[in-house]
Amino acid sequence: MRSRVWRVTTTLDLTPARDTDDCCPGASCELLDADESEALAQVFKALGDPTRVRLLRYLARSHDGTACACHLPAALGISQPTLSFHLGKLHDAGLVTREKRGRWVHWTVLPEALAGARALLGIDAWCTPDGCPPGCCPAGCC
Amino acid sequence: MRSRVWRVTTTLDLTPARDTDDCCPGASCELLDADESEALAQVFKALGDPTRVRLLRYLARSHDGTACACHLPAALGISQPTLSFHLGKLHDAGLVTREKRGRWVHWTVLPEALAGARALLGIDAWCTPDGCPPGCCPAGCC
DNA sequence: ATCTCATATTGACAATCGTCCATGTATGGC
DNA sequence: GCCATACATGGACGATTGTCAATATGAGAT
Repeated sequence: MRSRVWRVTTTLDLTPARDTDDCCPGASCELLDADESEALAQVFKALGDPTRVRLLRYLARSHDGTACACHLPAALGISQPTLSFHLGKLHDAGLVTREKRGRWVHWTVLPEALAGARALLGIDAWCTPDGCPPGCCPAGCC
Repeated sequence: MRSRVWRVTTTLDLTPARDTDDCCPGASCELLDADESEALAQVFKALGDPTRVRLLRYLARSHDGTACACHLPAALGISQPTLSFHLGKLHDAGLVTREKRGRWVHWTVLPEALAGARALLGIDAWCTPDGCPPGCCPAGCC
């Protein structure tokens, strides 16, 4: 998770699933590229823990998106190494930056790192039971 | 992850971290409630795997947000039990519904289950190094 | 130089995850 | 009825995760 290979996609391979089966004659929906889905999953994995959700939201509400972590172990009810572990995870995922100021470390959100996640969750482009955007995949199957 | 206890928050407890320390005199940023952050983390955890990212996006691009899974093991290069495992995870997180039609199961996205995640990631309300929305927390610390 | 304090790292451990094979279950077709 | 098929479940197993205690690192303060 450092490489960013956006925009690459592959189509669902529908070469004869079973020779005599006419299931899904029209379906040809795109499947997200493996690299891109891996990168997105890394971001979501970083958010997949309640402590880290709280940390990110805390930073996202702190002035300039920056705060020190000094009071957080007590506030969150976790040990200092555990806090360090979680901030490290956010950092590894590219969601925050570290900056040492004197004796303390200040953490800052990097909102642009969430662009991919936000795009995936962007409901405007979704097909839903209530309707589909133009150009969506045909209902082809079974 | 079935209980939805939104909107509850708690404030950072700044009762004397250390008696004689005047660190963070003005800081009083909100920390997301434990229940709500747990619920959000469950959703993100469900998305924290490349296969599940691909599955959700596949459904989100299929007509009416619905598709059968019949061709997916081959297309994704995974076994049928593994696919079942991942779809089960998405289902447990409330992101998709199962509907048995004849011999096949059809899966449908539930976009409203992502409302919380979308709200957290909604950059408009974020403090960033480039600026803060009105009413953000004071820079108080260290 | 030494001490203090904020943070990172290491090591240990239980718990969960992702994967598959083998088997169970239910549905439709004959 | 019986068989084939789509999917779920149970068991196994290695890999990863989240946690803490103990320790290391590194920067101000004295």
